[in-house]
Amino acid sequence: MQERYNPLEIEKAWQERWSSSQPWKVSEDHDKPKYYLLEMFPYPSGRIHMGHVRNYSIGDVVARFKRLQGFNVLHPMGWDAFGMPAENAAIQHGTHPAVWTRENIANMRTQLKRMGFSYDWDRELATCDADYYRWEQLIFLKMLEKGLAYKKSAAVNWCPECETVLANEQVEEECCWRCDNKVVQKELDQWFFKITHYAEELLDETDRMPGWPESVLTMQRNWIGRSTGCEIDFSVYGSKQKIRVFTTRPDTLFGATFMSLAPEHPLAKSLTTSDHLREVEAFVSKVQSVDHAQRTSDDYEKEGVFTGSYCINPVNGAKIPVYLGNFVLMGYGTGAVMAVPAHDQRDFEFARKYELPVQVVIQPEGETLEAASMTEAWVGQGRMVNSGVFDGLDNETGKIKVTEFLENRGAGESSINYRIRDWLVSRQRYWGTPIPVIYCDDCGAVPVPEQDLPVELPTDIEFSGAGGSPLAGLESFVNTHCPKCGKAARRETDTFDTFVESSWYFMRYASPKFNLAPVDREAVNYWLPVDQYIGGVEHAVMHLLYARFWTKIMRDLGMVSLDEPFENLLTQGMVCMETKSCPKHGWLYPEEIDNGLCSRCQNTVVSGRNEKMSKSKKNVIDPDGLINRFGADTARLFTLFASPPEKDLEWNEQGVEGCSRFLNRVWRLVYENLPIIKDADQVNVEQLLPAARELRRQVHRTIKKVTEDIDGSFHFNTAIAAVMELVNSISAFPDKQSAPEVMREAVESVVRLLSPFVPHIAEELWQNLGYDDSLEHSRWLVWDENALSAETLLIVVQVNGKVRGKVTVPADADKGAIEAAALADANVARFTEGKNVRKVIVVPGRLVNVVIG
RNA sequence: GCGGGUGUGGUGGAACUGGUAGACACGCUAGAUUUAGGAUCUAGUGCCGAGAGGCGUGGGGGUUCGAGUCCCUUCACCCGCACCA
Repeated sequence: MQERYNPLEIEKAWQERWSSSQPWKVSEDHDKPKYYLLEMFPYPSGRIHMGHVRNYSIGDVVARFKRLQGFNVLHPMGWDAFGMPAENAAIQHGTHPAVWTRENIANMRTQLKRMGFSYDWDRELATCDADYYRWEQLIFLKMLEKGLAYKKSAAVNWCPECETVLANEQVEEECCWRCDNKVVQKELDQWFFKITHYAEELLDETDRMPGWPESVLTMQRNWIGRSTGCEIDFSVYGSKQKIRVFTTRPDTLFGATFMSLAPEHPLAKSLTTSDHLREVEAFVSKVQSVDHAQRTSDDYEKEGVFTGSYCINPVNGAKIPVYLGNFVLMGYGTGAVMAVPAHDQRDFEFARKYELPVQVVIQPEGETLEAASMTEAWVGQGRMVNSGVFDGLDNETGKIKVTEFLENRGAGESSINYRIRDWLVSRQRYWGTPIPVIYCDDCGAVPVPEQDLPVELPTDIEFSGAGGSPLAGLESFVNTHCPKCGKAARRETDTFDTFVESSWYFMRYASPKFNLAPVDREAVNYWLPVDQYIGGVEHAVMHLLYARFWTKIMRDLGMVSLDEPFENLLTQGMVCMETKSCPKHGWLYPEEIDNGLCSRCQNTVVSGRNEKMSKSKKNVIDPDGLINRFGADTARLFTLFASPPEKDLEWNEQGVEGCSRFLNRVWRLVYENLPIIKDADQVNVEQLLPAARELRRQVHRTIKKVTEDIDGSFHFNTAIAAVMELVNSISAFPDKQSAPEVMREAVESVVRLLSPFVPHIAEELWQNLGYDDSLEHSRWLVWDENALSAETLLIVVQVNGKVRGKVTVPADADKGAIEAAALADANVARFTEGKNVRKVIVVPGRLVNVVIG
C-alpha cells in the first residue's frame, strides 16, 4: 500500500475500471425491489457547474446506498439538448447548434465521469435526437385528435430579446426567465396545450403527495389558483344582451351598486352610448398605451369611465351603471366584475372616487357598519342584511343559498375559476422539436400523418442573427404538400418549448431505445414512478408542473398507467459564494485576487453579499479546477458535508481543505494500522476489554446513525460528521495492539460507511485491506443491537433545572438507585444542603432534576 | 397585501418523542516537530468572570420540575404569488 493518498491517480484508475465493466447497467429484474433515482438532467451548456456537482453528488450517494441495500437501482443521465444558447452560439461563433451541442455533451460527459457518478450510461439520451423527439411529435398528434392541443390567437408574452413567445410560467416579474429582459404583450396565433383541463386533478393530487416539500406544493397550488364561486348573468337594461360576471362572493350580490368591465371586454363597445363615446375611447386608448407591467403594479391608480348603459341585478331588479375599469383583467374570470363597494376594497375605492353608492349587505359580529362613515370595505364574515329573503343568514350559508336561487331562475350557476392558463408551447426558434403540422390553403392546419414522422429538424440552415425563426426562410423545409389533398402547402416553422422534452424524459429512460412507441409499457410499469427525484427549486412550478401534466396526458392516451411521476422530491439549495469586486474593474473571479488586492490594479477588493454562484458576478468555482487540486472525492465530500441538501450551501475554500485533510487522515488510518489489522480475525464479543467494548459500541452506533441519516432524511452532513467522530475515536484508541479484531472491524466500517460519499478512495482502501472484490458487490453494514448497549450510563444532575453534577450509574439501575446516586454527588449536595427538597424528577438514562425551595 | 420558509458561537452547521445547547468542521490561540510549509501532532476555544458562578438559541411574554424544541406576541431577512373579482 502506498504511504501517501494520491487522489488523482486512484480516481483515474477506478474510473477506467468502471468505464469498462459498466457496473451500474441495469435491466428489469423482478426478483429485486426496484429503485428509480433521478436527478434533473442538465442543459449541455459546455461545462458542469457547482450546482450540478451538488445535485449529482447528492443523487449518487442515494444511488450507491440503495444498491448496497440490495435494490435494483435505475440511475440514468441524459441531456436537455434543445434550447436557445445553442442558437446564440451559432450566431456568435458560426458553429452549428448540432455540432456545438454534441461537443458540449462530450465535454460534460467526461466531467461527470471524472466525478465518479454511478450512471447507467447505456440509457443516455439527448432530446435533440430525432429518435427522441419523434415520439414527442407522435404524442402531440394524439393530443390534437383529443383536442388537448390547439391553436388560437391570444394576447401572449413576447420576449423581444429571444424573439419568441413565452408561457406564463416563464415570465418572472414581467421579465423573460431566460434573458431577464422585459416581456411585452402581443396578439399572436399560437399553439397551446390544454393544461387547464387537468387543473382540478393537478390541484387535488397535491394533497396526496407527502413525498414532496410543502413549499413546492404550495407554489403549485398558488399557481393553479382555484377559486370557487359562481357566474351570474346581469341583463343589460333596454337590450337582450347579458353581462356574465364571476364572483367568489355571491352572498354580497344585493350590495352590487355598479358593474366594471375590462376595457377589452367584447361588450365594451356596444354598451357605450353615443354621448359617452368620446370619453370611453379616450379611456380605452389610455389603458392600452400603458404596458402590462405597469397596469398590474400595486400603485396603479384605479380609474374608470361610465359607458352610459345600465344593467339589472337579477336578485333585486336594481338598475346599476356599467363602467369600464382599468383594473379589470380580461384574462381572469369573465372579464366583468359586479362591484360591491361595501365588501371589496377595490370597488370601495372606485366608488368613493366616482361618488357611486355604497350598500352594506354583510354586518360583522358585534358592530354596525354605516355606508356613509366607512373608510374601507368590510371583507370579513358576518350576517346578511338588506338582502331580501336572505336577511339573517350567515354569509357562508348565504353563498350557497344565493347560488341555488340563481340556478333555479337560470340567472347563474356555481363555477370554479382557475388562475392557470393553457400552456403556450410554440416558439419562434430553430433549435427545437418541429411541430408536425402542415398548412394548406384549402384544408387549413393539417397534422402530419404518423407514418411521416419524424419531421426532422433540417441541418442545412443559415444563421444570420437577423431575427425570426431561421426555419421560416428555408424553402426546402417549408415547401411541402398537403397530406390531405396533395396541393402545395407550407410546414409549421415554430418549434416546441424545450420544457416539452423535459416533461417526459424520465419515462423514456425506462426504455430509451424502444422503437415502437414513446415508451415500452412493461418497462415503465416496472421502473416508474421515480422513487426519488432531485433538483433545483427553480423548477417548482414550470418543469415539475408540466411533467405532472404530461404524465396524465400519456396516461389518458393509454401509453402508461401512472398518475404521478415523482414519488419523492428533494429540492436542493443553491451553491453560494461571496461576491468580490474591485472599484475599478468590477466583479472579480477568485483567481483575479491576490491577498485581498485586485491583481490588475492593486486596489483593495470589496466583499459583497453571499449569492448564488453565477458567471455574471464571477463568484464561481470551476469543478475541473477543484478536481485537479483535490480530487473528485474531496469535491463530493465537501458539497455533502457543508450543509444539508435542502439548504443553500456556502462555498468555503478552507472547508474544502478540511475535507481533503479528512480523507488524508482516513488514508493514514488504514496505512498505519494495516500491520495490526492485516491478519486479524473476527471479533470475539465475549473477550473484550472495556475500552475495546466502548470502541465497538461506537462503531455500531455510527453504522446505525449513518444508515438512518442517509435513508430517510438525506442528512449527509451529520452522517459524515459521525464517521469523522469514529475516525477520531479510533485514532485515540489506546489498545490498538491488543485488540486487532476490534480495530479491523472499526477501520473497515469507516471505509464502508464512507463508500457512497467518496467511492474512489473507499474502493482503493478496501482493496488495500485485502479484498479482491469491489465494495459495490458487498452489502451495506447492519448494526448489532447488542453492541449498542452500554454497561454504565452518564446521568446529568440538575438542581432547579441547572446542571450541578454528573454521575455514572449502572445501565440497569432503578429510579431509586439513580436518585440516591444523584443526591450523593458532592457538588449537588452543596446546592441542596440546608434546603428543602420538594421534588426529585428522575428520567432514567437521562437526568435527575432536584427541585428545592 | 396573501402564502411559504429561515433566524443558534468569529464562520458553516449539530441537538431523538421537551431532558447536559454548540456534535462535526472551519477559523483562531499556545506548544511540539520540521530547512520550510497551505503537512502532521498535542492542548485550548459560546460570552462575562481570577474563581465560585452568572448569562446565553432574533426580541418580549407564557406553559412546565425543565423550553432552541410547545403556546401567544413582536422584529428582521429570504422565496413564491400579487388589482385574481
